[in-house]
Amino acid sequence: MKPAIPKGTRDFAPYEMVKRNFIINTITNTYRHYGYRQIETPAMENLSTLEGKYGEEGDKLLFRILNSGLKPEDLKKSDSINAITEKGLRYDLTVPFARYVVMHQNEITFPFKRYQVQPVWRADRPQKGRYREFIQCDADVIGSNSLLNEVEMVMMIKDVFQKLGLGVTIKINNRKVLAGICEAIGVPDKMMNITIAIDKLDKTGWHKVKEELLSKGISPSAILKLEPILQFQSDSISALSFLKNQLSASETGLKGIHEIQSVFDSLSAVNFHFQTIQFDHTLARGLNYYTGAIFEVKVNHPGSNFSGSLLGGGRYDDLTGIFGLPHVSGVGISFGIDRIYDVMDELKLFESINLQASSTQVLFVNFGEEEVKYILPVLQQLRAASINAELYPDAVKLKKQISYADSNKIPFVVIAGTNEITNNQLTIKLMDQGKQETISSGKLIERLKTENIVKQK
RNA sequence: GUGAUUGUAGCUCAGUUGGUUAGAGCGCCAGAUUGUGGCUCUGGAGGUCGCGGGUUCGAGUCCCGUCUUUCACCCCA
Repeated sequence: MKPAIPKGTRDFAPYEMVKRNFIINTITNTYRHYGYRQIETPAMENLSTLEGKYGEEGDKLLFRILNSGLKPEDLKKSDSINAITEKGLRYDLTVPFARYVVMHQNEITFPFKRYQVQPVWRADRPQKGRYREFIQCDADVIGSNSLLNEVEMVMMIKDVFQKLGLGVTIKINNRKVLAGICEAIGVPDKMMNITIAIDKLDKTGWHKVKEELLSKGISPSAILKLEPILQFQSDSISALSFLKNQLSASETGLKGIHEIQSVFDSLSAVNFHFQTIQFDHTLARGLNYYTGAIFEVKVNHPGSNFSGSLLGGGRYDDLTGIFGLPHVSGVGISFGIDRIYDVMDELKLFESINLQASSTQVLFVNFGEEEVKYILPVLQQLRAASINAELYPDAVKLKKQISYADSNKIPFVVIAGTNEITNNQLTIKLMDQGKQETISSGKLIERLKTENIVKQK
């Protein structure tokens, strides 16, 4: 049998995990820094929890789990999929979080700030930057309507990408602005169709968007009114005042503008520099549950033309309502670390970051039973002193053992054979310099501490 | 779901209009060097040419089917 893994899934080698963990740790450290606390939820949820929350497309992309104990005849006689599947793999972390909040509402003190780092699964066709299994890093505040939460989201996004050294543009819009636009052009009931169409504006251009709108039954007169609104491109401040005029008749639209304005005002109060954030009234985002602010992050770094989003998020006013807890608003963001990894790797950004390739700092050579007896207590002393160390398990040729240290990037090798043992000494080999020196066995930790690698921890 | 695309050694790939024992680089193993990695040299192992069928005296090469890879659309992190 030829080993293989399912389409759209991947293995990760140790050298890749070092980089992935660097990204995850950067994000989770930031989350904790801002007061978020971690939870986890199961990989699988009841389908009733997941279905209908992500729009029509989302439902199609759900991985369904076949009920256990099915017999062939059950498959034949079942007239619908629902009769043979009742569980599915989670599609994102936000909906399971809403379910969690409702189930645990009596234990939670609101507002609840949680973060969650777990894989999600989508039965999509894999392609560049798109996987069937990928990790999301979410932070959400639920049970607070304050726009300060939106401000906090933006600041965390900025902090993370700054620490990663990756240039990005944070795009922000508000579903209320989109609703206002639909009101202003006289088709308030077609908001979903319109937002999905205009989301493609930067990709396909106005001509294609117009075609799609017509095919969705939007009247030519409405499209005529929409065109100047969408074509307006400017800096965030001018765009806000332009739309304020355009949407003067729409209470909802004005509210959306006001919300964005408020977020920008707060950001300027903390000297947030505005090159990285951009109000974009054509940003739509397909997920059904957003009602207020929506966020998206795109790469804006010389040398990268990656077009997918690295992060998505927004405010949802009634996601918990579906599960029986109405009137609880939340806002959150979700980093896609797999895409961030791809972009950073392509740009070779990891090379300038001091990543510890191997956690082992010292390898003890194994010459045989007698020598191991001499080594073992020293090995334990190093570990007790928080120095990561290992002993080669087999008494094979020295060449092989040194090569092991070399290919695993272990910086120090300690050699103790009969010569060293009779003099109560150790030979320490500094791999990067190719030098070695013999010291008395009690001085090993002291000697290692003069080297950077040990201090670096 | 739609349209393309890929598949040959562990990895990256070459393989002529169909022709005899299918190659290279890297990696791996061994030796040069019995207690010393990276560099060098020598040798070695490793292939149902994705799978099934067809055409042919003869198929890695041509045809059909199927699976797989990658990419675009849709949608999304």
